Amino acid sequence: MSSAEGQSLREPKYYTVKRHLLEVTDSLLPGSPVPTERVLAAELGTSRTTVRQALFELVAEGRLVRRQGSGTYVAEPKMTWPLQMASFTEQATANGLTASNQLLSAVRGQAEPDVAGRLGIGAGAAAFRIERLRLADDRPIAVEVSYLSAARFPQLARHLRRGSSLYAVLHEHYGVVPASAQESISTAPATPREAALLDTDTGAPMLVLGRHSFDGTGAPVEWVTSWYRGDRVTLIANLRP
Amino acid sequence: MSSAEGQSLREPKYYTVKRHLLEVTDSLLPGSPVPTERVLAAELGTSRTTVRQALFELVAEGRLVRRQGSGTYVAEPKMTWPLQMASFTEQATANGLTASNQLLSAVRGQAEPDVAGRLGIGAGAAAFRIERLRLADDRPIAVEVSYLSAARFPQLARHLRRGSSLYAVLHEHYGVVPASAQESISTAPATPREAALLDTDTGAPMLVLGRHSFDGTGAPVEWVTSWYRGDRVTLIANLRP
DNA sequence: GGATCGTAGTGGTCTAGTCCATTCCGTCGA
DNA sequence: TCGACGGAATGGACTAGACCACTACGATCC
Repeated sequence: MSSAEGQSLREPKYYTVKRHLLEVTDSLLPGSPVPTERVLAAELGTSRTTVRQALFELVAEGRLVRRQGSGTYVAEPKMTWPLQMASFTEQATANGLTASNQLLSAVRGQAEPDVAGRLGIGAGAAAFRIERLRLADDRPIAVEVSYLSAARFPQLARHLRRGSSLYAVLHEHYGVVPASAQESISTAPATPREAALLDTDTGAPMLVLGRHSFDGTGAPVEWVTSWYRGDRVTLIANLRP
Repeated sequence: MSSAEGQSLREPKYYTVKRHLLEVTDSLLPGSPVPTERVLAAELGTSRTTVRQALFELVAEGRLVRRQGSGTYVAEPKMTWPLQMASFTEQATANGLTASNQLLSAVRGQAEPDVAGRLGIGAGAAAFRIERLRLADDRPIAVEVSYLSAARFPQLARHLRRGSSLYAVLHEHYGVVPASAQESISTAPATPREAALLDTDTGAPMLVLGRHSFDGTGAPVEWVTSWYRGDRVTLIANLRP
């Protein structure tokens, strides 16, 4: 960007700090340390609060990582993650990653009204709530919460504990194969629980993927919400318009 | 909050403030004012900075909107927006919205290396950079930056100024119809320019959609980056796994 | 009646601190 | 040699205030 620049829009000071950091940063390798907050504040003649505001955005973009007690470092590049997750493990291995799932909980309970509506069951009817952690190379990528009708998939929780994947269980034990899905993508700040599971900060921007899938007859099969770290993941999809 | 509370995960104080605001908020109608920052700080026995941190997350989630000089208000619900945008106008009208485009700029210049790579042209070869603002009911929804090969689409900028849509121009004047696309979705904070165009704040979380589309022969047609307000938009897609 | 001007109150930005939790790493002791 | 301890440095959370830009709205003036 050689041409006109930086005068028309009056920008806040923290944004100047951010651009300065961007310049310093992109000649460094991932993992390299960045000057400390107190040093930056002194060097740039500003307060630590202002420096932190700039750092906060760079962390949200996935360019820096902060480690309390240690320092701030240049982050690894984002990884890409496919939208269609019918074959989560396949897709991951295709990218040279070792994918794994960790079952956090699988409980049977009364469905909240919105969940019941999506599953096509009565409000208060029984539904499974399955919470899983998705990992790639043992690093947590996403928290996934799935809801399925308990009446339609009896004993689901027991089958899951054997370690097989949810879709495999649906196919083998119930003969159900998802045929279509509607997905929705939005952003939200991480709650303390998600932040803890995904090893990030409360309030960090997340990519929230909702997946509403149906079988061949058009009946709803499951309703899933996946929370991805926005600073480490880019979702990708192949479309045929 | 009658039940167990505030002990297992030690949460920062601003998160307590946030949850308090969530309760107060969801019994209010969109557009209702929320107490001012100074009042909240006094009521909750905390500092304005801490209240602002809580408000900031609620704004990022799309639950509140802030208007400088006026106050903070309960936000309208998010709108949904389709991923496949081949027929942007159709999709919008289907949702009962009046869609429109505003051409911000259409310039011919040398392609940066990454853009050139995506367009399948030599680095430094000529490319059009087309910047548009997408609106629904005259409210800005997204900023879109498209790159197309200048050699392949001569006089493109002139055709566009006539007001027709990009895809219509490609079809009518060049006989090109996009046949497939790869999309990528990630998050990023708004730059001052995007914030100004979309009437939001610098640093607000955005949904960034990259679209790399190809014609029937597999040759790249365009490379588009769309910036959506994360607090007002949910992207949706229909998939057939 | 209608336009203009002030002013009070709002959110936006920034400062200069404090104290805390965590990490790192050198020193000391067994 | 190896472990435990402790201090120093880091980022995390928070405070109490300052000044600015902007908005709303009433009072004033034509």
